[in-house]
Amino acid sequence: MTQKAREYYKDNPQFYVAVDCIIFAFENDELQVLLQQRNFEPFRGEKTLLGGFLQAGESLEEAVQRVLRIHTGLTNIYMEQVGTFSALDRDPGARVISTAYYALINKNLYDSTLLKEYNGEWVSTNHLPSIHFDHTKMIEQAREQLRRKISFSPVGFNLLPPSFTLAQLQRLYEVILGQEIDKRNFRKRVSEMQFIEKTGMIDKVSSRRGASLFHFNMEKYNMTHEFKLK
Amino acid sequence: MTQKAREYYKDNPQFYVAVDCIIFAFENDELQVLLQQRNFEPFRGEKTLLGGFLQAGESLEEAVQRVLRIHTGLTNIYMEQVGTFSALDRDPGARVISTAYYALINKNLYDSTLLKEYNGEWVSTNHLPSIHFDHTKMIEQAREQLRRKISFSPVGFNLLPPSFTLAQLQRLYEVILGQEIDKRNFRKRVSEMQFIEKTGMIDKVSSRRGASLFHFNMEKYNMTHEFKLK
DNA sequence: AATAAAAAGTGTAAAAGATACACTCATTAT
DNA sequence: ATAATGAGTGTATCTTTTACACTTTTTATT
Repeated sequence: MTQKAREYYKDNPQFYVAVDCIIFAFENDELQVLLQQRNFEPFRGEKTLLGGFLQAGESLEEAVQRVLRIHTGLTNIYMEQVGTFSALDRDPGARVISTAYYALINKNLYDSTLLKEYNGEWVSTNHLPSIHFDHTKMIEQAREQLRRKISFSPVGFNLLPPSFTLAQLQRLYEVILGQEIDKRNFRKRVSEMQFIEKTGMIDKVSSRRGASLFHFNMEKYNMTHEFKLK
Repeated sequence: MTQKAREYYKDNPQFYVAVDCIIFAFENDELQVLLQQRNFEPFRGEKTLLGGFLQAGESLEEAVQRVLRIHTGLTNIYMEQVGTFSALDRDPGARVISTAYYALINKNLYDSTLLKEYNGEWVSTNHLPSIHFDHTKMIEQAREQLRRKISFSPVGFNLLPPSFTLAQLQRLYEVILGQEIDKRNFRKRVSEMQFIEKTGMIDKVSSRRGASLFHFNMEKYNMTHEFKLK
């Protein structure tokens, strides 16, 4: 590289770059998000999203997957970039540019023993506690992005167990969209999508009669890519 | 701050942070984007988006407005964040994290004398030339984001002069959505939105008969926030 | 054994929204 | 006077969305 080219970069400042993860899960008819009550400095005692600093050899997506692995034990988690936040005073400790990603996990599969280690807690997105930094804004933006996405893309299945009842699926949609859905209309729309398949198994836990368990067939979905549900 | 808190930041690497601007304009029935053919190192001769490095005292949005002002002479330009790109090798000269923003300008109002200074050129988004870095991906993502947005939010008016004919507005939508629109249906939808107002002026340039000029009344729009056009 | 309780499962009609479609009008150039 | 150009306008059909109520299956209770 020429001297000029080196200066092109060198004349500019560098910044800490972080990722913050809005980890969503669905339980008790609530969309929940994983927070941590920090038991370390700085900002000990404050509630924040789970996050971490970008390291030299990794992309933002790799940093997110690292943070997710550490805190949930899971790999290959579905995630989506929400946005990058750069207000001068967003982190009072130092100038940090942070990119938020939301992630969708199935709470049954993740390693809940990790919770204690980092002082994590699940909270409902319906009544968020007071949260540090600009993390409340990140959560709201992520929730809105998920709401817009879920009607046209089969991302919601990441929040459910591999097999689920139609009642569970409907409740998930009702909670994320924030409105009641007519049962017959909902099921009509589901039945038009052949990639939402009856497994033949019956769930006897949630009802006396028993409800058919379904699962999302990703391969079949990939053939059509036609999804619409609300 | 405690020693611990200082280490919290100091143990982490820092990065160059940049912004890249997808500056869109509408002319000759094309959605165009402003590129520069670099006449400086590094990557002299390559085509890139207009961008710049984040400076210490500014947010990403301020950096974008700075870049936009320098290259178009305009301030207060409509813009929206597209996403942040962080692949390890995206800039072969150094590790740079870059956030892309698209901006919408009216080509009649901007300072075109600046073009020569930085070797800028407008290209149609329909047949993009070969562009350096990951900038092609940024442009495609921005174009898609604009396409999704324009039907439900009155952002397209930023690409038109303050007053415009309905034919102009329709062509804008046809080009961005990538499909022909029925004239009567389009006008029916426009006439339902009272904030798209007839100015009383007649444009005699584009037709013999003359066409009514309309303008977008932002104040009226803010009262309803109901927009739908496709 | 009969009954009550709980959630699963199922079809049709009306309303709303989206789409298809063709001619007249006003002006200017020839 | 006439031809050419783009502006302007309404209705009928199709598609999609919404509203709506009862029967079925099983278990717990008496």
